[in-house]
Amino acid sequence: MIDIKVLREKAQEMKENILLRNLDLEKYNIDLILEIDRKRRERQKILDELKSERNKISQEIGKKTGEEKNELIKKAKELKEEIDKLEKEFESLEKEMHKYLWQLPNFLLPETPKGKDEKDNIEIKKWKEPKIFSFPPRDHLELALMNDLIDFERGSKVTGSNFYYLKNEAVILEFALFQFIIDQLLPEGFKIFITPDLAKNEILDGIGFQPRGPETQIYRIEETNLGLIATAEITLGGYHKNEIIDETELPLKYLGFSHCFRTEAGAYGRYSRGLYRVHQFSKAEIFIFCKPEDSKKMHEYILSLEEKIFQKLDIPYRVIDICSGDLGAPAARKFDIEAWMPGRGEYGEVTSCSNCTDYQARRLNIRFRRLTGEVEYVHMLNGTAIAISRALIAILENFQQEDGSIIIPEVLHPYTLGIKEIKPKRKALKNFT
RNA sequence: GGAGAGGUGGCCGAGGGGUUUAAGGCGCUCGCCUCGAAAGCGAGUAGGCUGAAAAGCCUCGUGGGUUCAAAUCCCACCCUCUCCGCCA
Repeated sequence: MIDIKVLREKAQEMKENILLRNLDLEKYNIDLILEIDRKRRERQKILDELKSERNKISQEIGKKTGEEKNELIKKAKELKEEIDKLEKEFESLEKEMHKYLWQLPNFLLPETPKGKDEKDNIEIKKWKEPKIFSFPPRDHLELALMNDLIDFERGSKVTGSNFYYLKNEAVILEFALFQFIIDQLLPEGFKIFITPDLAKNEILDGIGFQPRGPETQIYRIEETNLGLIATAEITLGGYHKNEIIDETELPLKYLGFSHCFRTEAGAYGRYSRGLYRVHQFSKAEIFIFCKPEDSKKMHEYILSLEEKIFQKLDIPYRVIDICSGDLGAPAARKFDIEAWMPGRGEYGEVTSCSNCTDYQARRLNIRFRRLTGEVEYVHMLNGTAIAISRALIAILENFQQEDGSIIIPEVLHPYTLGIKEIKPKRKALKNFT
């Protein structure tokens, strides 16, 4: 959420911000917000004076008796009516202002590249060239079928389309990847969590997800105020809701494991094939709460951890600096890592890390107390440590052999119970695609 | 799921319509005392909104209600504890 005090100062900047994000300025009612705010403050001044008078009279009443007392009660009753009327007006103004403020996107960081949509995202780094195969590489879906690793048909039968069972070595790989991630991040000082897979609407909303509506990404639990989380960002971010953290405890570095559920409404298509876009997957998520002056540094730090993970897995990737028009509302800046996916013949997103500055902190009321005593909002950042589904695509496709077998990345060997290679259980499928 | 008890400041804990715009204690900070420390003594110790400031207003789990006045009374919900039931 944007602070009304900040908006008063930076209304023009917010308008430019909205345009840079390729959003419709008309929908955000900036001038209206300022007008409501003006009225609201005017009302509050009058209201506070009336209340002050009422409080004084009420206290007097307690001390007096008889005629004097009745006289005061009469006066107080009149005041009460006036206050009630003004208060209703004030509350509706405040509610309206809050509603509009809640909808505003975060301010961009100046470093965020300007651009209209994903075509304007900037590749800022490339690690290793895509591997050249001496045979036509298969995509992960075919490899998964040959090696009996994923069962989409039965996932569909039992739950619905785009649900799946992971089987056999794919299961070993999920646990191995998670164990690998713990080994990477525990020495970095991360605290590890397994979070709830559900969260209250107010938390979902606070992080910046829309729990309802036609375009919601969130599965809702009927007759409750709960939704299935789309990422542990939600539960890790909500962890400190309404808290004031001691400066000395910052930065708080968290690693959370959870299942992720996404409706992916209207997202079917060319790139949704197989594991790339599914309704449920497991993910390890990095989350950092830090001081405002540290958040840029922390953002780079998360990216460096993500890079290290893919370097150790030995998967070629590139780093994308997401442009203003392609950012979600909470993010002030965002980096994605895209891994090379030979089956698609192109890079595909495998991680994403965002600096949300104080946007989520305001919505969730998460602050910290400086040694000097001042209380301020924290900055909150999140990033993917590993998303199993996408990581599996990258591993299967990059480490495939001509016969359809898969070499397991060496760095995972300590966690795969001696399995170093996955051998096909059935022959290559003719005319598979 | 059923029955009972309870949710008060960083923590413990009193208060059950007006002298509490929250007693007392612990913790923490500062000062006095001391060579130094402990003890003792004194002072200070939540957040938000409005305001240039002085100050005012709001917050006793959350949301409604009653009242001139609510931590205190009423209703709903949430959470915690104890006992019972069920259960991985």
